[in-house]
Amino acid sequence: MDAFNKKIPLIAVVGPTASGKTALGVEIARLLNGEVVSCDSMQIYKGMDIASAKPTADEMKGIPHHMIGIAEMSESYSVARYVDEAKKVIADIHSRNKMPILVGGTGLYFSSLVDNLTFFKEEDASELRAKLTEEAEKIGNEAMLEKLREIDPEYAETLHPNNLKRVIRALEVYYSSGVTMTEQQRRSRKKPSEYDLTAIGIRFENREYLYERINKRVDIMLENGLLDEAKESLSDELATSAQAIGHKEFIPFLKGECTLDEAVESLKRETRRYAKRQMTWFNRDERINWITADGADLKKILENSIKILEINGKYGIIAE
RNA sequence: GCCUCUGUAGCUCAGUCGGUAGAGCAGGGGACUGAAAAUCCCCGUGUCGUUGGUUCGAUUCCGACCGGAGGCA
Repeated sequence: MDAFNKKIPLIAVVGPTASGKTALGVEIARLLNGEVVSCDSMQIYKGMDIASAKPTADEMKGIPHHMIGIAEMSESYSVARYVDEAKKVIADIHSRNKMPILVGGTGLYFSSLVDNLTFFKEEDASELRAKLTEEAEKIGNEAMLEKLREIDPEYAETLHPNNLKRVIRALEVYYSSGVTMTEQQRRSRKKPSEYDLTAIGIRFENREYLYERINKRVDIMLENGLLDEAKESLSDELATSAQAIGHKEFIPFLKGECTLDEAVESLKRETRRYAKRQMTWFNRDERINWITADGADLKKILENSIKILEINGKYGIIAE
């Protein structure tokens, strides 16, 4: 950011998994002298190459990519860290007179970065979290929510007792900082966005198109050695990365509890469900300019993207 | 060919002693502030195989037919 508090132009490409964000992001980067900043909670990890569909050197077409493969799978990663690191990367790209292009499907990371949410300094809460988890097992979900209700009734009201992760998180925040979740959320929204955003979303009116792409991509991942990658990662200590779709689905197969086909089917199903959740997240974001990709090829989608960028009028398109 | 069982939601199956039906899975919708590819919430109308009969009323009882499974020849 420069001294006059001007906003940094930022283009974002979002949408569900397997919708073609990577290819579109690279093409836009080529047109605008840009660099890609990944917004994906799993591409963050080293050793999660196939499962997270990291772009290959070929697919990058010489465009620099950031925020990919920067953490160990044994590390725990978080939104706060992502926002912190991605901001620096974007500022750096901008300072070199290049266009930052945010590409990815992790809704929480996207919104937190673009809306400039601020997270207070927090020490490692894992001990407290373990304690609260243990307590929940003893007294039950409803009782945990009741504890939260006494501290922060407003936030407790928004949670279902079964959503224990959130209940525990809210208690964690209060016990470690003395600030309620409601208050923390209010404070976090104080700062305006640092970016002048143009967001492009890829969507499918007929979901079958997307589901076909997902199924096909999983098959290709398998051909590329997904199972070996899964075996390797599963033998390690995992933290956040253990949640990734693409490795854990092979556990029943590796234990001999199901066939490979069944494991692959469940992987495809989980990916479809994930895509649905992503769509729900992005759908409510009114800043996103949607492009329908149902039968369209990359060229057509790129043309539509250019139109959106031109309407916004702030970008000098570089002719090929 | 004969006998028995069976045909109900996309799939696997309950059920209705005759008053048009419900679970699991799949699927759909939604939420989301330091685990987010995570976590959580909500959503069940379908010619009850077809066609006749009995009945005020049939998915339910009876017959025939058409699928499927098994048994005897």
